[in-house]
Amino acid sequence: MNESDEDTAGVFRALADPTRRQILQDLRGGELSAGEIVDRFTISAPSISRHLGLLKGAGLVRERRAANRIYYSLVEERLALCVGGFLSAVCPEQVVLRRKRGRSAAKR
Amino acid sequence: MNESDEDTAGVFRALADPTRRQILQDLRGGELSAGEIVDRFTISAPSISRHLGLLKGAGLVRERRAANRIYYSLVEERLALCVGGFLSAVCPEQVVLRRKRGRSAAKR
DNA sequence: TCGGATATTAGCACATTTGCTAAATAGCGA
DNA sequence: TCGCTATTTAGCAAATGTGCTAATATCCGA
Repeated sequence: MNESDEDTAGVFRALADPTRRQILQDLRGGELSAGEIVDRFTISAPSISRHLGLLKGAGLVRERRAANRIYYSLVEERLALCVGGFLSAVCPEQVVLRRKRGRSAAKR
Repeated sequence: MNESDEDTAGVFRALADPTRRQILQDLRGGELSAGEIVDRFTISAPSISRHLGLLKGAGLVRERRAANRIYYSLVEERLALCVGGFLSAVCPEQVVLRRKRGRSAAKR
């Protein structure tokens, strides 16, 4: 119903896969190259690459290219806003979204 | 990696579908019978029934049978703990999980 | 420019998901 | 018990998702 639905859909679809959730958790410690991520799993590099592409498509990670490598890092705000937003919509009593300072005045 | 992983997996898989997310949001206003839920969508009753079964399997809704009907309602805590827990694991800075009083002393 | 390393894209196989219709089950009231 | 309503179960077709191997970019150093 609300404008961010398609947005949200991509994020939740991305979160449906356990490998992708684990990648996000691994990225919590800071950016990792594609190869470093591959090393943390037993599945093939192309499969990981596809997962990363999906996460990027959902806006949950960004990439930085340096030399031969591509470094991936979390887009934390995106995750927090989409998932936290949904959570707040369904059980607002149970969660508090911590707003980013300086941006919260803008809307609503 | 942590014990609640399988648990979490079921919840995120359940949340991957937009119809199911909408059902959860609709249930926010209180319990609804299966038929009332069907009326809110354009897809068939059997399809809704399956979505409800999946949500129940994930522990996100409970059912109450009364007469001819089956009433579904949210299990808010389950949603908050699973999803909020993941969110806290990935971007702890951005979200606060509001703990249920009386149960929080147990672990740590 | 060649070689090796890093990653992604292509293409295929297999499993899962989702929707539908038809049929079965359950409860209630006459 | 019969019939009506509410809901789920069965079974099937089409779409999606996920993993693999082979092939294709890209970049850097010698």
